[in-house]
Amino acid sequence: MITELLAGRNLISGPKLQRDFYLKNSKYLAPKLLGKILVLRRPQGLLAGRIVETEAYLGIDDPASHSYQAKYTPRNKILYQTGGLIYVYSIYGLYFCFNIVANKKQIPQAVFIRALEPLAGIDCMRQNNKKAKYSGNLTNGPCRWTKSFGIDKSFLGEKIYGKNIFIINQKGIASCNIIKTKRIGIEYAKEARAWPLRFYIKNNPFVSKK
DNA sequence: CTCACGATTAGA
DNA sequence: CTAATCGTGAGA
Repeated sequence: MITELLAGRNLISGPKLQRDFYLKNSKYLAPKLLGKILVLRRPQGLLAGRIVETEAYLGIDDPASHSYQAKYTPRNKILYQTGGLIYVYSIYGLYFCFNIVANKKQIPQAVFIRALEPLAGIDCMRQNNKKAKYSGNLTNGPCRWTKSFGIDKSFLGEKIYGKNIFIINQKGIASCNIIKTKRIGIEYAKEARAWPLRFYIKNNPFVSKK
């Protein structure tokens, strides 16, 4: 199925990624999602951004993962479903973090979407995120882009291959242009602190600042 | 029921 | 550097 969208002056086109794409290991999937385009249709208009930074969370053996040691709670139970669903959770009582559930049913992995490069709907993003002083701060962090896109807990459990929110396939990023580092904000996670599970596009200005 | 805290951010 | 601000989940 081909999706074509006229977004301002940019023609965005490509096939919508279907469920099968997400049934992979999160460590494999996280770098594969770089360069792909996240699209959200809202009543106010179309929002779109290129994924430029991700992290993989590996599940029951990953001390940084919400599903570490097979923890199963009302908040994280969606992680145990078949890949391709959206896992949103609130943090600090202020923000929302957005993940895509990865892998097969009962393997509770996720890819955390940390930053986007805005492609369409920047005016709408500004409306949603009035405290962003510069347009460069609308999407360059995990809770910045969710604020700008109006992501909240109503997205929890939705399909990422749906009608109003989905990802458009694009050519993959060459491995020489993908930087790998340890993940951010998980200093509590023992040896997993140092695991190289954060991926971003080299030299992209919308990658979150350390 | 209580309470400590977080896959963050803006601002001093 | 710290405050903001509350859903969540572990424990009593």
